[in-house]
Order: sequence, then structure tokens, then C-alpha cells
Amino acid sequence: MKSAPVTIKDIAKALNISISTVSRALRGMPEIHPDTRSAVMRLAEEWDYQPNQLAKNLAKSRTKTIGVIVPNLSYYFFSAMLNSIEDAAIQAGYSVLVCQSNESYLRETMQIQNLLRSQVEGFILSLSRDTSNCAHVERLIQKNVPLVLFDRYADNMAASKVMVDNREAAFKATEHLIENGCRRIAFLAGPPQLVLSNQRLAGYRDALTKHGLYMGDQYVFHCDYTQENTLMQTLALMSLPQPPDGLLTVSDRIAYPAMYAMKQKGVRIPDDVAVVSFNNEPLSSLFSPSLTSISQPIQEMGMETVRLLLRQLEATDGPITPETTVMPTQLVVRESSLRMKSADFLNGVLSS
Amino acid sequence: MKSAPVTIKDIAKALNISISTVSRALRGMPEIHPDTRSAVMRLAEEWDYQPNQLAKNLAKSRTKTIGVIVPNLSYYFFSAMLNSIEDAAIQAGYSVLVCQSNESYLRETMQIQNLLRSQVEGFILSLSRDTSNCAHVERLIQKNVPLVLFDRYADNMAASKVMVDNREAAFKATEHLIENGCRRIAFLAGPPQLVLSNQRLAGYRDALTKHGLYMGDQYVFHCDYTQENTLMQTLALMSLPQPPDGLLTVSDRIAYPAMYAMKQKGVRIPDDVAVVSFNNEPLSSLFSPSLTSISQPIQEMGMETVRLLLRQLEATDGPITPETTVMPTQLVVRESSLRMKSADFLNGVLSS
DNA sequence: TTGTATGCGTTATCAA
DNA sequence: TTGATAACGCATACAA
Repeated sequence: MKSAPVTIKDIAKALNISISTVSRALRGMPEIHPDTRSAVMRLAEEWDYQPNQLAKNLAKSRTKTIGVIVPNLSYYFFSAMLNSIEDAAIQAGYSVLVCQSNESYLRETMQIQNLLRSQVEGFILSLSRDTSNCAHVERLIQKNVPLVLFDRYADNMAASKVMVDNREAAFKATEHLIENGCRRIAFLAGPPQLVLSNQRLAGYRDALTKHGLYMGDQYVFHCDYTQENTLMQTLALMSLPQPPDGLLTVSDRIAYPAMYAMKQKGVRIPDDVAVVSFNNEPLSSLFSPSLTSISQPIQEMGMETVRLLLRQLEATDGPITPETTVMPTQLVVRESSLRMKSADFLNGVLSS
Repeated sequence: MKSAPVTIKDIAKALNISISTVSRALRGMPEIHPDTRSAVMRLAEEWDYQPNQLAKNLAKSRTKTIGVIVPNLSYYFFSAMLNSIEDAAIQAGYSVLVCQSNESYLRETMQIQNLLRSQVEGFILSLSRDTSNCAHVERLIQKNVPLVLFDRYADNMAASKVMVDNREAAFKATEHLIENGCRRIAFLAGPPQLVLSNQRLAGYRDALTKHGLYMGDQYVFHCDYTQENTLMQTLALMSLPQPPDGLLTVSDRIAYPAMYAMKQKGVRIPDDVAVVSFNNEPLSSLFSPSLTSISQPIQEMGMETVRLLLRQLEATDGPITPETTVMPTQLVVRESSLRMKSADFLNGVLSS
């Protein structure tokens, strides 16, 4: 039960002028007489006039709005990315409509549909865990809807992408474990359809192979990102006849429960098992032991994502060639992987 | 560069019928001839017609949309609340527009403004940390805009609210510490303008007073929810001439860095300092020691929040009297506060 | 400097 | 069962 909001028509009627004059005054067009303008402004102020954005957008056939769909805002990485994306978008005069897919393919397609109906001018998208079929995204591309994927993308799609070099990062992380004396290194991966997880798996294999430690994927277990599942996979891992002495996890969200499960089993970290992970959430430094993790330049990734989208949004002559930006990562070493106290010992192992 | 989307006008022209017929067919009105309907549907399907939501909303003067503003989606509590709110809203046929205030009063007022312009029909709001002046919310109330506050609300506002009994919960938590042998109990509170923090403070005082342990607020320190600040406050707390032997924190997000800082200082938890907190984030069970925390019924709170809003949205005769729902909490006891191994010893202390 | 008229894509109220 | 036509609130080309 609220009274009808005031419109430019109300103001025009009250001031006995035309609605176009009110419209122009409100928008600060230069041709308006100062007296007229101030009268309009005064009344608008007094009545707390709020322009109807729907009508505005409809009239201009533009919304200056971009749709952002992420799997889950409770993951630090995604909510941080959202903040960065929002800042960059606002800076460029765009506003943002946020949706979560809740890791569901169905929900993802529905959100795309909804945003499309809401006339967003472009999409920033990170695929859900359950998305293996990408027809819904392909449809956007076919329609020439500006689109940038980040982090969770799919291969073989003619879309702009922003990501880190997952393979290289995993290689780096795995080699760090090897340098710290690990010989049987396990990988708690994400679901098999996650490209990012597979790339990290590849980097993990690369490092093991390079150091003559690769023995098939017997130490690779897939997690579905739930706490319960990770606890189970970790226990399974530790019950292997030859349990691992090093662990790489695809995300801090996987590492936390994994470390918990190991500690419960009396496994000492890093002495029995050294752990390295991905994402470098702020909380990772607060765990005990603090967690070594690959950090991604979230701030820059958000800005770059928006930049690639703006390129498409503001292109005047036809569709633009998709562009992929690979951002650097950084290994942040903490207690969970620093096994050796002595640099000499470290060097000894490496040269042996 | 995308081609103009297809409209009902396009379909009408192609089928040589009127736009009203197309509109009716698309919306499944019963009076349409089956042949006409199927022809329309076929073409709509083929051309992937997407109704323009802006135009739809403008024409109906209804958006069936509610605006949700929270301080920060990276807090577990808020992103979980959002999920619950979204589910309940969708169920009731509403969609949700989400914004973050980023704990800024200015941003909060801007978001309200934006959502108002976007014609949301009601608000669900949790105030930012920096919001002490509530004129912006009062203005909504005056305009009879349906509104429900949750968790972070302000006193003396004629709005519907959903929250937990913070005072009682803090009392319960503090008494739990006392029962576990703590005698000098500190409270890491939130900013002084946070009502919720002050209520918890009151409950903390109640419990101390009841047990003859209250010695003024020398053990009360205020945090601003950043990690750095919490680390500092904790160190200050532990440097007191008589450091505390029990700690209550206003949020798990405060407890994590506090526990970290104490552990760094060699303080043993719970033996030297027992810790109890608020929110019961899923991660709290994974920390070592695992964190005792007050849990709030997030799922139910979200549903209740939406229920109270719907009551206002669907009221036909004038504004509705604001309603406040206080939800129950639960103390989830974990390692961080379980100091005594023996029940006999525990009973001994209590009866002494 | 201001007003008139038209359009944005839909819904809804009349007639037919 | 269908079709004109007028809203919805605003922007804008063109006239005045």
C-alpha cells in the first residue's frame, strides 16, 4: 500500500509547463532557462521525485547494465571478484545485476534467460560446477551478445576469457612440494567437468613427471566442493596402503576440510603431509598450520574482465575477435608446506 | 554489436495478425484459437523471442521484485541469508535484486535510491556498519515502502524486523564460559553503533553480573571487523596486566583472527583462554581448536523475513503494523570452550 | 527556450 | 476469437 510515485507529468502539471521541459531540466540540458530549471528542481526535490528507470531504459533502448552470474557468492573468490567487477563497471557508467547459479546448470540457464529479458547488454559469467553442456552459452555467442567468461570457463568457445595459468600454477605448487621433500603427492581435484581442475591436474602431472615421481593417477581424488565429500575423500586418501606425504588441493575450500580430517587422524602437517592449495583466501593465513596457497590477482582480474566486456559493448563495427587474458599467479608459502627448517638440508635434497 | 531483439510486433507482422493477439497467445490466454496460438508459439520458439521485461513491468506498473541490501556478501551469514531469501521470494513469485553496501552508509543510501528507481516493490535490509543516521530508512517508512530489517537493525524504527535474541544468546554464551571455569571474560565487540553488538554486550554484562564477575568494561574492546584491527585488539587484550581467561567475540569473523593472534602469542585455547563466538559458520568446525559458536536459524530467518515483507506487499487496506520476529539461537559447543575434561570437576566448580 | 508528437515493447480496455 | 487504441514514464526529433 504505497501512494503512486511522482512522475515528470505531475511536475509538469503543477508548474504548468510541458513534460519535455521538465525532462530536459531534470537532465541538466543546457537550453533550459535558469528560472524554469530551478523551479523544476525545487519541486522535484520537495516531492522526492525518482525517475523511473524502467521507463528511462525503455525509452532509450539502453540499460547500461551488465549481468554477472557466478556459482556461489559465499566463496571468497567470487564475492571478491564481484566487488572488483562492480567497481570497474560503475566506473565505466554501467551497473551490475548479480545472480548465483548455485552450481546448477539448470539455474544457470534460467538466470541467463532472466537477465536477457531484463535487457542486460552483456554477460560476465563463471560456469557452474554442473555445467558440461554449453549450448546456453553458445547461443549467447551466436546472438553476438557481449560475453566474458572468467575462472570457470569451457574449452572451444569463441568467447573472451580471463583466467590464470592454472597448469603452470599447479606445476609450481607441486614442484614446491617436491622441493620440500614430498615424494608421494596427492591431488584433491574438483569435479572432472571443471576445466580449471583438469588444467591444474595437468600441471600436477607435469611436475611429477619432470621429477620422475609420476605413478599414474592413483593419488588423484575428485571432490564436489562440499565439506562432507571432502572429508570422505581425504580419509580415503589417507587409508591408501602407501598414504601420500604431500597434498595439492584445487581450492582452499577443499584444503580446509582436508587438513581437518588429517589432523583428526593424527597426521601432522606439514611433517607427515605437506599441503598446498589454490585461492589464498584471507582465512588461509589464520588456520593452523597456516595454509600455503596460490594467489590470484583478483582485483586485476575483475578489472580485466570488465575491460574485455567493454571492448565488445562499445564496438561499433561488427563483432570483435574474442580475447583471452591469462593472469599471473603467486605462490604464497606458509606453514602447511614448509617442512624443512634448514636451507642446507633443502639444497641437499634438491641436488640428490 | 548485436541485432535488435525480436518483439511481438515482429511476430505479429510475420503472421499477419495483431500484436494483441500475439501478446495473448504468448501469455496463454484461453480465448485464443489453438491454430493461432501454435503458429505464434512456433515462431517465438524459432526466433528465440524473449519478452522485454522492462516493457512488461512498465505496462503493468508492477515489477514483482524486491530489493535486498546487505553489508557484504563475503560474510557467510549474509550470503546464506541471501540464498534463503531468494528461495522464499521466488516461491512467492517475486524476484530479487541484490546489492552490497560494503559497510558504507553512503553506498547504502545510493543503493536504496537505485533500487527505488528500478521500481522494486519492497526492501529487505541489513544495515551497514557505518550506518548510525537512519534518515534514509525513515524516508522509506514514511513513503510506506514495504520494508523488513534483519540482523543489523536500528532501534526506534517503525519497521518489521527479524533477528535473534542477541542479549539472551550472549548471556547463554558467557554463562557457558563461566561454567567452564572462566573468571575474567573479555568481549571483542563490534563497532559501538551496531545495535546487535550492544545487545550482545548487555547479555555479556548480565551474565557476569549474575555471577558476581562484572568489573566494568575493562575487558570490552571494539573491533571494526577487519582482520588487522582484530589482531591488534586481541594483542592489546592479552597485554592487559590481568589478561582474560575467557573470550566472547561478536562474530566468528572476529574469533578467527583473535584465536590466531592468541596462538601466536603462545596462549593455549581453551586452557589459557576459552573462546565462544557468534554465527557458527561452517568453517568454525574446521579450525583448531574447533570454535564454539552461537548458531542462528538462517534458513528460517530468511523465510520469515520474506513472510513479513509479503504481508506488507500484499496488504490491500492501508499500511500494516510493523511486526518483529525474534528467532531462537543455539549454542554449539566445540573444543574452543570445553576446558574441563571431567564432569565431576565441572560440577565441583559450579557448586563451589 | 519551450511545446508537440512519436516511439520504446508490453498490457489492457474496448469494440467488432 | 480478434483488432484498434490508449496507457505505462520517459526521451527526443522537429516545430514553434
